[in-house]
Amino acid sequence: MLDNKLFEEVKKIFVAYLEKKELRKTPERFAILEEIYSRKDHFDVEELYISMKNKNYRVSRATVYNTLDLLVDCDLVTKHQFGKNLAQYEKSYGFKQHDHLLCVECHKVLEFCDPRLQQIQDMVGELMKFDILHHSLVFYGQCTNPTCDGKKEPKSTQKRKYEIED
Amino acid sequence: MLDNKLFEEVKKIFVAYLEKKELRKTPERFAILEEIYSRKDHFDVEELYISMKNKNYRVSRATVYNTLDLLVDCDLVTKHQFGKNLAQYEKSYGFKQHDHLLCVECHKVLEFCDPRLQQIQDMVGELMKFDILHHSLVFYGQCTNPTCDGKKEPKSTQKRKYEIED
DNA sequence: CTCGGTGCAAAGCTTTTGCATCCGC
DNA sequence: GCGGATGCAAAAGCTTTGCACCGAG
Repeated sequence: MLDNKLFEEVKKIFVAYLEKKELRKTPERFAILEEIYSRKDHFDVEELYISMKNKNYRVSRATVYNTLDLLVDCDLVTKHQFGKNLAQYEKSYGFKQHDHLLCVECHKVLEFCDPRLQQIQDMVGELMKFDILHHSLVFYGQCTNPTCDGKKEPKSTQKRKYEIED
Repeated sequence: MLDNKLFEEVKKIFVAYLEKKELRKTPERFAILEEIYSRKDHFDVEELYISMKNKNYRVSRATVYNTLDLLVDCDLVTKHQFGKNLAQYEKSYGFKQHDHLLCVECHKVLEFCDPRLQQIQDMVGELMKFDILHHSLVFYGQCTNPTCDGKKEPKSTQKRKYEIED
């Protein structure tokens, strides 16, 4: 699950960041980083927290939030707000830059890449006199996948979907 | 402030929508629509609610939320989540389709338009077998505007910024 | 008259904060 | 040992929900 070679690289970057910012290298911070890089796809804070709890790792949500902020700041993790009031995160080192496609029916998240977006970004930045740091592009639609309907969720997705075992 | 000719058109669309869905044409719904179309730029639920309260219009937040959902559904209003946990809205009938540029320092919202995005959308939709219904593109950056620094907000923007007069 | 819509307040969910304790440096 | 970081719980902020009442059809 966890690519050790990649993770060592990522850890180095995080250490360098923490040192530059004069922040402490606590075990929690590295545990959270490791958990993130052993995951696939997108996740939210609660999923990450529950995963760690289920591995009997003692963490608090506060620390998860705090560490995610740091990881986003040093570009090891990307934060998304896919239209819902729930931040989603994604590991971002060593993976190709990409944008997202969201199925409004089954909430599947797909990824795609188009070099023209970079051109648009550069041009708009220049035209509008803006130093563009990053962007977010999401296409919302319906996938023609036949399994799509089966995954429909109720309109309100505001309920805890995960539970701590035991 | 309010373009009456445009508003009559918009009202017709809303009426048609309500009739098609067999929903009632309540005065609150039209009052909210009117308030939205007499505003410029982007707003959040609280701003809209406070505006109406200050005009001594008796509405509840619940109705504002409910009506906004309807207006988004019939494409008279667009909903955005600019990275924060706070939905922003914008009237969308009779205005050119556009995307957004956000200053991470002063939180100014600018708009731009690039026809190439539509091409990307069409191509990605076909490639990924997706019926794309709409999209959201936001460039985050720093405006080179000299007045920018003056508007800095504290990191936490989670506080009610508006008050009901009287 | 009916029942969908509204206002109000309470509840729900995500995220932030306060504070005592812990531990990296 | 000092002071930043953590865990826990409480608080804050946006949004949804329950319920009694109102009013559009």
